[in-house]
Amino acid sequence: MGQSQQIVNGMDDSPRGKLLSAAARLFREQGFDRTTVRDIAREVGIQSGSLFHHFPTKEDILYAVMGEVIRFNTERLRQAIAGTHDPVQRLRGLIRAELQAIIGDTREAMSVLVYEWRCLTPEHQKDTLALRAIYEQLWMDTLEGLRSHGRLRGDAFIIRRLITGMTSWSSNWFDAHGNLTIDQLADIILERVIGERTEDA
Amino acid sequence: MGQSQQIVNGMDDSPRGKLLSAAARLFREQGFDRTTVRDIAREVGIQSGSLFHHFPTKEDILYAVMGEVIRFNTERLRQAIAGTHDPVQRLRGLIRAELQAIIGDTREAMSVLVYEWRCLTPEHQKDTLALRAIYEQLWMDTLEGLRSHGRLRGDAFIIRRLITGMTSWSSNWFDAHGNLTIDQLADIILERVIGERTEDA
Amino acid sequence: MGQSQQIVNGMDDSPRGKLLSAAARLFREQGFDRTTVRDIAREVGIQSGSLFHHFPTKEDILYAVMGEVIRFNTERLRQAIAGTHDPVQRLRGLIRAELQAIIGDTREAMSVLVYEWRCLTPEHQKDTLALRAIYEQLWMDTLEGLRSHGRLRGDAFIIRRLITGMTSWSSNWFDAHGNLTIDQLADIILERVIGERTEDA
Amino acid sequence: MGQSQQIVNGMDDSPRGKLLSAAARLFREQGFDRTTVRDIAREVGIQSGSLFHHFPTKEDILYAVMGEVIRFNTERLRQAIAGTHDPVQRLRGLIRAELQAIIGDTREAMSVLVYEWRCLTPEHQKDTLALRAIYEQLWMDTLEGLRSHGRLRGDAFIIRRLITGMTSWSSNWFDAHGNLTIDQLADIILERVIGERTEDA
DNA sequence: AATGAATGAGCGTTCATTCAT
DNA sequence: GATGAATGAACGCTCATTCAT
Repeated sequence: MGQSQQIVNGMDDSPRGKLLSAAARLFREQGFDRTTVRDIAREVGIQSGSLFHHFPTKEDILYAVMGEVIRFNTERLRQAIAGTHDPVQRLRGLIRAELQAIIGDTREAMSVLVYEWRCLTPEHQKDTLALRAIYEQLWMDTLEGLRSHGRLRGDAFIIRRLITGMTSWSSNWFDAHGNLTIDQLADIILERVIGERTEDA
Repeated sequence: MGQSQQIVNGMDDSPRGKLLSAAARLFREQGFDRTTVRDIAREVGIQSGSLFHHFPTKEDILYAVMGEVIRFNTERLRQAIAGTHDPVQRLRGLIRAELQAIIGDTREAMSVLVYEWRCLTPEHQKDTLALRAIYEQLWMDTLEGLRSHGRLRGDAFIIRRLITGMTSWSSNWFDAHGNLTIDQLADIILERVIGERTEDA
Repeated sequence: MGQSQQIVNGMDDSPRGKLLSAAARLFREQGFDRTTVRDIAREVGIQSGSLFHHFPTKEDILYAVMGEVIRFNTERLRQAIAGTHDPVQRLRGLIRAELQAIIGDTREAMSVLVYEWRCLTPEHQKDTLALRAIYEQLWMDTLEGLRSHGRLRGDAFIIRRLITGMTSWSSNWFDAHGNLTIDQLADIILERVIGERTEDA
Repeated sequence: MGQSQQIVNGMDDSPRGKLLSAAARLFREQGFDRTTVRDIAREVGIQSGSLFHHFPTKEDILYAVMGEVIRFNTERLRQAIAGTHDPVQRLRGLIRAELQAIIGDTREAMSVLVYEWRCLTPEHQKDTLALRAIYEQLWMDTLEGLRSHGRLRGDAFIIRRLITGMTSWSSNWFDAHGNLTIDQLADIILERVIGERTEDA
């Protein structure tokens, strides 16, 4: 209840989906290494040995969580800019979408993506990095679009890193029950990027 | 060479200091949970059992690393604003100092502070939080000073969180051997905070 | 090709027969303990759970393999001495038959019989021992016949054990594609038993 | 008591030695796969985790057992032929020594050597094979010496295999408390090899 | 202070077996 | 008969911690 329902495609009501949701939450709360397969199994209501009918290793659960959440949020990014041509509005859409991912519906898994990265095998890191590259390319295309309209000062690469820092850190302080809304925070961040109040436009 | 010498007071050439330096590096490279006491002992050149003459538990080593680095960087923050009264220059000093902490000399331990937080016992989290509060108060005082000079738009608390995000994330991408210097990055961030190019003033 | 077709009665083309053949081969290649029911099921093309419609436990598969191969080779022994009255020729027949069992068509299962003996339950060991007793009696009768013709020196029991050693160990070195034939080896062993070159007679 | 004291050099009263003796016995009684590290630990009177201060893996215990027993029995073979020049007496010495190894003081470990071979890693199989080659060379040299004195009919390689079969199988039937002594059995086997009663010499 | 063997709880994983479909 | 998800006990192994020396 207080626990928002995960809406990632691969994390549905199927046994596998419930398993991934539970794992994502536990990985975020306790960390990957401190979460035992027995913890996950208990959460899902099965025996620990049964986990291995769904995933060959514990690390594969982590890998699946990360893959699902990146794919889902890449799609969210696409929809955020679909049908919008104004570069500022596209950027605003991306920021909102990323905040939604980090402090909204997929926050557990997104946190895991940042904090448990090194728990992936090198092989899986490489695969997951390839997925992230697609996600990041959407950002870079949008920022370059912004620049070609003269609305971006500075290096797009650095700007993207600063945005990543601002959005990803928000998971550590944003209070979903506080006064600040995600949209308001998005506008505050947008202002830091393009250097003016967007509501004046 | 590539390995910067740690300069934190409590992490000096004494057995305890070398132990903390080694632990900080290993915790950052492998994570706290994946670093064994044997790893640390080997690095320092003693047997694993001997570690426990210096620290009662492995977690206490983590606690000590975090405490040392916070105390050291709090002092660095103090020196960064000492003797400067211009609020923008004070802010610039803080940003520079924090970047220095995160991607400069104390980067190993700072990374540990962020990524291994939940490996602390609740008790130690509370104690460490108290140290961070002192550190954060220096930031809040400076930001409020900035506001009273009319140089800050928006909520100081939120601004500080955005700065924290930008600086802390830089450990994931800043290249000490690249073209961008710490001072340049500090100015770029400063610009995002006060909304104008500072060097043009 | 290199894999000789098992010809044991109970190991025919029926599902049960194919299962026993596959199990015999796997037990010999990997050992009983290292062969999983999934290995066997995969070989036969069914799911592991379906094995248990044919055999109540994995150990029962081993028991069945052993029973089948002993019964088959006991019959082979009988045929080897059927219609022959010369005691030396009878002995030669037994040796040839046992070598055929050990390094010829039933070699997989015979190897299992030796190497996986202790994987049988005590109960099944007893039952299987009773089958072996019949097999061994054919040997003892023949050896006593040899003695009554004055062609055997020494204790028949010991002689039989020495023959068993020579024949059973041959599975570890005999090369079906080498120069030595089974019949030649049989004569060499025969010579060790009756103390003279049989072909010179 | 009924359990003969192992006398292999590396299996002495040290913790490591007692561990190897216990492991050899359990491996022989139950097989390597069915012997748990907890079984071994219990036998030695330590906790299961403590095993791993002595050997990195369970398989390394097996490897050590095999290495120790081969080295010990190779030395025994050497002493059996030392100072003897008569080829028949040398052969008799080897047979006695091998029987002593198989059914006497090192019988547990020798049995393991035969029955648990495939439980070794391929790497360790190779290493152990190299040790066995030294052992076997002593046999081949002696058999060739016998041939050069005109006392050996047949292929030395095959003869050695037949001897190996006779001696190794004896572990399955020889009764240390029965009427037959090891020396008597050695002479019976010797007779099978050189084709005449040795006591007539 | 330092050693290093020992502890023992706990880990990820395996696998023969069961059973609802 | 066949399926395949689930079971649950047991496995080899790890590692922070202890303690006699």
